[in-house]
Amino acid sequence: MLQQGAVRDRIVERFDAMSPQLQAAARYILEHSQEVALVSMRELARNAGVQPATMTRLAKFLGLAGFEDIRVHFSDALRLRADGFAARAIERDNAGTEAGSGLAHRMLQSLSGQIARLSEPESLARLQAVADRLAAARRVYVLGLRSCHSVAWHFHYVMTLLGDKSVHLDGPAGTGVDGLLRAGDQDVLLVISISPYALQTLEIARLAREKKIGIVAITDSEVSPLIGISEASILCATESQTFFHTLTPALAVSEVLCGLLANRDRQASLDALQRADQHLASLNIYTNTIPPRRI
Amino acid sequence: MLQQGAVRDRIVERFDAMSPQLQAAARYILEHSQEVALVSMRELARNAGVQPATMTRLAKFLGLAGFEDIRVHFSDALRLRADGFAARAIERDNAGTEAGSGLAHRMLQSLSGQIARLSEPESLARLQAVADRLAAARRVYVLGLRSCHSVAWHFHYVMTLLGDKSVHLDGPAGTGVDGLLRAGDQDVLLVISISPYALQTLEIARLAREKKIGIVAITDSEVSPLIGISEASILCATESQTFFHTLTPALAVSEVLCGLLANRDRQASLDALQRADQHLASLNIYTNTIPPRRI
DNA sequence: CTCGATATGAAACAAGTGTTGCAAATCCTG
DNA sequence: CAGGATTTGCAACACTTGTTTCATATCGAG
Repeated sequence: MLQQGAVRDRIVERFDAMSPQLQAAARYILEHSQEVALVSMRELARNAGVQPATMTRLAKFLGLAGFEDIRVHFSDALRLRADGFAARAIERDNAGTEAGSGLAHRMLQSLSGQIARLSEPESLARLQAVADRLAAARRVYVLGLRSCHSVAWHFHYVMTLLGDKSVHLDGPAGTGVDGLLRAGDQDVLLVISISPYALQTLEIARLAREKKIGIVAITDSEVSPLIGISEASILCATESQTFFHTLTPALAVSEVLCGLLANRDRQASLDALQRADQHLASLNIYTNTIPPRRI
Repeated sequence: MLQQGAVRDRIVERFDAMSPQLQAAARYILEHSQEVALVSMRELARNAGVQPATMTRLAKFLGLAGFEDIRVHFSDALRLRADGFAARAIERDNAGTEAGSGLAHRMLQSLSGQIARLSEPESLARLQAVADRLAAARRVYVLGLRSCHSVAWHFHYVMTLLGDKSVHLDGPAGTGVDGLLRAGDQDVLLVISISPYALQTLEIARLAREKKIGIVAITDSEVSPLIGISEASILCATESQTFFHTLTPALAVSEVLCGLLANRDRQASLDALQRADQHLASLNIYTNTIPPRRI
């Protein structure tokens, strides 16, 4: 196994000074690290052929308060490996410091981890599937209300620079939905919604489904109400150490989708962007010191 | 997380038929699978905001004898995952080296790194400075046009849930700027702009400065035109492997600011959120539970 | 050997575990 | 809006947990 941190090292280091029973316990722990976190101490002792008390004695011998300290250590290591990332461990490190001042650090570390986890194979496959569906569509309608407006709008904004496929279902005086009037089965609706799910979003999505419009979703859970009605979907984390949910991973997903779509026909994308640049330049939208952008 | 086997599927499958409390428990388990094996049921229930009995009831609802059955299942899954960790790490590295289809992977890794880099001490200090300035303000005006609209709006949206300090300088027919009419030197303008910088944003910011309104900025560079006119600022990366700039780090910054502000008076924030919840509930904005499918 | 110290096993302990039964609250439905 | 069925919170339950205590066993030095 990989390094499990300080406790493991300490066991190895002090192994020679242990009594036979302590060594038996220590050896079992070293060779079955995961079990430490997954079964009770008594069962661990039984499997190691050792008295329960020996496990406690081992902990004290290592300078710890009790066996619980050992378990915490191995739990964290296991969580870390299962996550494939260090977000939680960092969180714990800072837990000792002031609750307030470390918040920013904890939030950023956690966000970084949540986005990194999106690059696991399954997520990538789902991203690709959604991108494929969007690429095949004649027109893409984008729906995201309340907190998800930011993501919906950003996706729509970028897509607008790339062409005229995108229609944003939002607008003053609640007229946004009218966009679906002329939508049909060659079109796709991209729905973005996280818990708590806005009722209106679901209603519009169901309406779209009845009209045979394809539906893809960015949402937060396998049990999101959107899962049942979409052909493809991407799940992203929304948990945060604050009182509200985070939309940063969802925005990242949105940007990746834009990237995948633009990447399908790089030349066409470049041309479209150049035309957009000219348009905006002639309207004097931006400060003239425009740094050229290309890849 | 990835496939955890039968129990997980069964939870998803029967989710719609569950009572609200069961759903809450189920949702927490789905989103924190590892914890099931690593902490006691009572603690799990506490973290899920649910009665201990609800966990037992969930198990029975799924046709299992008791919660212990659930735990066994997730323990096994976790053991398996931890074992396969090394293999997955290799797989992940390989995925990164692929050129074409690896775009999504590269983008996500890069975003993750850009956000992690925001947690360096200097960035944290700047975040804190901006948060302090915002907290001291009587009113916070939020300005972000074009691509930055998403970030501006999201910040404003969250702040609206926390109180009425925030005013979004945007609106139909270009009337958004009118909000600055009554702004004064006790107020602060939060400007968000990245290259290329929208001319209108700079004009409004300069106007605000003439009116002695405090200015803080989220922008992308030390040489951004916003740096010269703001009292405090936060820099975030915008580089991306696509044709466009990324706003994900900027959104992360915005969320951290919201978190820091809400954290200053946690009780007041909680009260405000609760009031917002009640308001939205009475308007029936959200699905309170997943409605059982009619017909 | 014998003595002192250390190591081990077994039993007792409080604390916390998962579960259950019951009453209050909530929700439908007629 | 009453009545019946669900759903929910609460408290008690028997049981297991990790720890501690103490008596016994083991060892090494004289």
